[in-house]
Formats: sequence, C-alpha cells, structure tokens
Amino acid sequence: MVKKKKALFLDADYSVNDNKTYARLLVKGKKRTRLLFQYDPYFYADAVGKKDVVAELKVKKHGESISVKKVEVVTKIVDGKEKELLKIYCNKPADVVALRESVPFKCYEHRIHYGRRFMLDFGIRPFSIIHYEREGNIISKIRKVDEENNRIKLDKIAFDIEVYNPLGAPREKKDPAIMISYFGEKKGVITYKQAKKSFVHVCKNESEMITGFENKIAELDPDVIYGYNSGNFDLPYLKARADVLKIKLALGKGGKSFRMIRKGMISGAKIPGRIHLDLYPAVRFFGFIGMVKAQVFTLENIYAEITGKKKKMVQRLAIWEMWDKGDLEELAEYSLGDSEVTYELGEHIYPLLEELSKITRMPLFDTGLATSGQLVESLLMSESVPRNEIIPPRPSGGEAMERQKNPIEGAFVKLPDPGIYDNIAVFDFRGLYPSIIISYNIDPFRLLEKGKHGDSFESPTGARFMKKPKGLIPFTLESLLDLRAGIKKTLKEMSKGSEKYKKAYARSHALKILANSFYGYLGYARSRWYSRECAESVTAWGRMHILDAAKKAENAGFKVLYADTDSLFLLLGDKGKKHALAFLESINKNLPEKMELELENFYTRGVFVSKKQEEKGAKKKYAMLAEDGSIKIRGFELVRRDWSKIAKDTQYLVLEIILKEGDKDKAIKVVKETIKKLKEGKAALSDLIIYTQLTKHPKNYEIINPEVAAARKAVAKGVPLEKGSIVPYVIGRSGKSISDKAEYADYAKDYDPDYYINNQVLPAVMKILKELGCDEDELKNKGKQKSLNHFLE
DNA sequence: GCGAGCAGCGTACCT
DNA sequence: ACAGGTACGCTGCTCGCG
Repeated sequence: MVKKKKALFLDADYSVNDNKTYARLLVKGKKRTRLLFQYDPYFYADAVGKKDVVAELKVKKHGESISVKKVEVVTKIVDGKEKELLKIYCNKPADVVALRESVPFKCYEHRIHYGRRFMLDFGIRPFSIIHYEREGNIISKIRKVDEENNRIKLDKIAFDIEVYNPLGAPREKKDPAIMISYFGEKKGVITYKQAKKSFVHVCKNESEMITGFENKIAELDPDVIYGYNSGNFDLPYLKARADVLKIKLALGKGGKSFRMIRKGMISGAKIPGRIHLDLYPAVRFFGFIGMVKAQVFTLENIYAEITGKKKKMVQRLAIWEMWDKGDLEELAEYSLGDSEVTYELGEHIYPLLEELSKITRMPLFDTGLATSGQLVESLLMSESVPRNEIIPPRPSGGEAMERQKNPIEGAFVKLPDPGIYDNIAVFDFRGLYPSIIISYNIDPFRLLEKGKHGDSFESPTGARFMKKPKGLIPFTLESLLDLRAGIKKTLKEMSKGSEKYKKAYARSHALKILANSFYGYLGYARSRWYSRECAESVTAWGRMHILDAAKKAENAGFKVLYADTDSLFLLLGDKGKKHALAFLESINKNLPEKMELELENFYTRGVFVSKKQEEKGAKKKYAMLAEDGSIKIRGFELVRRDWSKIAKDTQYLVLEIILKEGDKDKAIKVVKETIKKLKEGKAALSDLIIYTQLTKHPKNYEIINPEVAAARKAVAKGVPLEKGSIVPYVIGRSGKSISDKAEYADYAKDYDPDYYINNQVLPAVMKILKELGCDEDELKNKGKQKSLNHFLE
C-alpha cells in the first residue's frame, strides 16, 4: 500500500541489494527511521566519441564481473566552458571505482560519496522536509523537498563515563569502567557499587552496567548523543571493555556500536542511525577560527568560557580513590554533573552546528568534525550542481605540496612608531576579502588568459577577471552575505533570548564563519578551487585599498599610526571626530559598491611598544582605552596562553595604570610587589602555570623545549599526552636548563623565582614601562639582572 | 672545556 | 589540514678563546 508521508531528512548513505543501489536515508517523522530509495551511482568521462565502447565495458575485480548499467551524453560546464561528457551509470558505488580505473579517459566526479551524490542531485540538505510516497520502507517517489521546518525537534542526550584509574591514565584492557551517566529529558547514573541516590541505578557488575546503558539508550532512543571527547575516549573505551567482557555494545540501530571514521586529520565515532556529536572537536574548531579563546580545552574550562558559568566537576585523578573508598554518592553526583554540563554545552553549540550543516549541506555528524576547508568545499560542491558545473577534483598529494611550497604574498602591516598616543580613531574595511572577491568577480574560471582583455577587472598583479557572468565563488559568497544582511535586519525586530532569535543569530554567525573562510579556501593547498592568481589578486587588491585609504588619510591631515590588513589607526591630532567621519565618507564614495570602510571606535589613549631586540615598533601588539573605559588589548603576552598568569596579571595592571592614569610610579610599585611576592616564595603555583600546545607527539620532537620536557616526564608517569594536547607546566628549582626545570603542573612541587622574575614578569612589563620614559638607557644597556636590582632597590 | 652569539624550531597571536 | 604576517622564547650548534 502506498503511503504519502513527510519527514525531516538527517543523513544518507547506501545499501546494495540484488546488485541495485539504494540511498539509505536517515529521517525523522514521528520517529527516527531509515528508508531506502533506489538511485544509481554514476560518474562522468570525457569520451563522447567512445559511447558505444564504454557502454559495453566489462571489468573483472575480485572475481566479480562488473559492467556499465547505462550511458548518456550530457552537457556540463568543465573549467568554465561547456562540454559534452558521458554520464556512466553503475550498479553499485564500488563499481564506480572499478570502472573509472578502466576508462582510459579523463573522468570527473568519480570520488564523490554516494550519500552526498544523492543529496546533491535531489537538492536535499540536512533538516530539509522531504515529502515522499512509500511502500514498506522503500520510497517509491520523492514528491517535493521543503526547507522550512518548525515542528520536528530532535531529542538529545549527553553521556559521560568514569573509569578506574589507579595509574592516572586508565588502561582499557585492565581498568574497568565504573560509572556511566546520562542527561537529557531523563537523567541518571548507572554503576555497580551501592550509592544511595535516587538517580543511581546499581547493577551487579561492569557487564550489566554497559548493557544497562545500552538498554537505556534504546529505551530513550535519542536522535542526538552529546559527549565530550566521546569519539576518542568514552566510546572506544566502552567498546574495549565490552570486548574484554565479551559482551555487545549496541548504541545504534541493528545491534551496531559505532564506526571510527576519519575526516582529514580529525577522527570521530559514527553511531549508525543516530547523530553522535562529540563536542570536543567542535570546540577545537571554534578555537581555531578564533571564536572561542581558551587556555585549555577541558570540559570544565570550555563550559565556563562559553556559558560564563562555573561548575564543580569530576577531578579525574581522584576517581579511583573515591571508588575504592566507596565514596559513590559524591562520585555519582559529579558524574551526573559532567553529563549535565556536557548537555548544556551541547545545547549552546548545537544551533550553530545545525545552521552550518544546513547551509553547507554537510550532514550534522560530519559538520561536528569538519574543518573550515571542508565546510566551504561542501558548500561550493552543492552550488556547482544547480549551475551544471563539474566539481573540480582535489589535487594530488604532489600538487598540494607544490602549492604549499610557494606561498602567496599576504597583507600589508604598517610599522608603528612606539609610544603613548592620545585620541585615536580606528577604521576598518567590513569584510575586506569577501567584498573584494565579489566586487572583482574573483573566481578560477573567470580568469582571462594572459594577453586577453575583454570586459574585465585588472588586479594589481596584472591578472584579469571577466566582469560577467558571475563566477561560482563570488556568486556563492554574495548569496551568503545577502542572506546574512537579511537576517541581521530581522534580528533587530526579534526579542533576544527567544528560540527564534537564537536560531537566526546562529544562522547569521554560521554565514559569517563561512564567508570569512572563502579567501583561505582559494589559497588552501588542498582546495578543489585553488587558484594562485585568485588568492594573489585578493591580497593585492586588499593592500591597494588599505594603502590608498592611508594615503588619503595623510592628505586629509591625519597621521596614520598603524594599519594591519583591513584596519587603519589614525591620530586625530587637532582634528575632531567630525573630521574623521567626513574622511570616512569621502573614502566610501570612491569604493566599489560592496566595499565599505567603517568606524570601529574612538580611543582616548593607546600604547604601542618597541620590539624586544630592536628600537623599531612591534607590529600586532597594542593596547587602547576606549571612551567607555574598556581596554582593547592585542598581541601582548597577557593575551597569550604560553605566559604565566602572574606575568600576565602584572602586565595588565601596568597597562591599565598607564592608559587610565599615566602614573609611572604606581606602575613600578605594582611590579615591585609582584617581584617581592615571587622572591619570598609566596606566589601560588597555579599562577605560575604556563600552557603550551604540542603539535606533535612528545616523542617526535628533536629540540626539547620546556613544554616537551614536562610532557615527557608526565608521559612517563602515565599521563596520556599526545599530539594536540595542551601541556600545563611550572618551572621548578631543580635542574640545569629551563627544560630540566620544567615540571608538569600536577606534579610541580616548587618554583624558580629567578625564572619567573627575569623571564616572565620583567620582560612582560619592561617594554611598556620604557614607553613611560622609565630609565630608558638603563633598561636598554644593562642586563636583566641589573634591571632587576634596579627594581629591588 | 666554556660562554657568547646566533640560527632555526616552535608556538601563539593578528587580521 | 584555511591564508599569510609577525613576535619572541628556547635549544643546540658554532665559534673564538684559553
């Protein structure tokens, strides 16, 4: 019987039955389910003249005879030009690979995953509503696809496990999991030692606990499962325990546990039939794009950073002791707390991930693991299909290496004169690179060959871009920006805090993240749309516009204090704000429509310091006081995680005193106090921790810097540090070199006051004090020990 | 054998 | 594994000196 239905689309992969391929759709109507839809995989080949030969092609692979299902001649746009191609249909996705290898012609789109192919061809994106007719679990017809969904909500749950860890780091073959907590509509803790709490379910043993969790997931049947580092810790650990105990771990549909998948360098665990969202990689991504600033990426710290709330959480090192002591009530409480925090964090992040997923058409699970390159790639791929453009292939490894070896000239940064300044106006170009790409139609397939002119824009590099028609990249980028402009308007009329507002805000944010990634993607070595000429032209036009604005500012009587990429810092001098705004207007009159210089803010005072070794000013380092009393600080040690809190706090105080009071003696007094505290051994170790990320496994370093030395010592004690870990360490008293003295923070017993005075506090404040005229010659000519003595007099 | 000077590695920041 | 531009600490090497 045929039934007309509609459901929320979530993801697609495939299944093969009787040599026929079905798209297997994960959808949610009343309940979440999987449906099948027959659709043939295919690829393209540049072999129109050989249609008959190709149609008869037969290949043997692994003893199986593979043949072409059907061949059509189609017209596609290849590298910007129309071209006839063969569209070669296959029976199974694996046949695409086998047949393409035996087709001795140039092939296209043969490496696009089947699930993605299906979504692209049917114009379906995650969270689309699809209207369909079905017989059993087979879709016979897709009637239409809607974008709007206000009714179907996803059910979410967060979970967390605790493991027995007498050595600090648990050993998955030996150390049992001891507790599993979950939090969502329902909450609870499963364990196997007595704990008198209403939310605790006590089992007999570890096996029962794991099975109990499995049953709980089946019963609650969440669509989305949140975890924090669950893809690389909780789930693999539970699986390892299940294997040791010879039991199953079925968290997904059909008795499956999960499948480890790699998206580039990032790995994750895919639970079949659900959406497993590991918040850790998502948060790392937000950190990478500068949206989240954090010293360390622990759940506790990120929760505080993102929600602004503090919560007591499980101290990993103490877990096994609590378990041995039978302190289960407290452990259960903490464990549930961790799940709750994970849930709350998930709900904070979720709207943005959903919007990124919708816009880029990348399934939510993949979006949670994606890099900006993958997001932009996914978006451009889905825009290519309706434009009938062939999706360019990814470059080979060699090609990517070659691209990486030849970097593209970037932005202009003006050398500032060090000093303290009053009355500064800061302007910046709104979305400089995106607006350049759109204004000059910068696209790899709108690039004219050398010597050809036509109706084109000529970049400062000499490259020429056809004015019409709009290229894929400027077109897509412009739609993002137009969409965003529309949303920003509606946001103003919404009440903050409402669901609608949150959604729209997340959407606007997602659009911004994507728009800002386009230039990077053009110059990204592994990009499908890499173009040296395009990326070079973007930055060249960028330099041209900022230098032009700077020159006009000088002509208008302003002194240009500083400029970086798209920003311009002007000294107002004897001119008022009105003059500055008039200057702004005059600049904007002569810019292309999509480009605009904006007022960022006025500042009453600013500090620019000199470089450490030279007299020249330091770029990308300044502090300014806004009229509302807030301080904008960039580049200083105090914004860096690899400086100790004590040095950063002292530097902040000195900056604040200079900006707000200009009182040199007061600043010196603050520094002296800090030094005294350090000398007397009264500084708290927690204020002395330096955080540094490892970009390799600790064993892979040739030069043993302090963080590597500390990490190696910690690894020897069982701390699981690896590539990407952030190492907290303290410089202690024992040892010769600084590396010798570096100790992993958890194991630090003492500190070296000389190091913290001479290598942390003094370097952080000296350059600033120098701008106050603080014994310049003395500071410049004498060694660190001398200047120290000067302070302690 | 030892310290000074320096190159290069490595990290985190800015836009 | 998104771009380039930039500052700067630390190690480990070279070199000159004795």
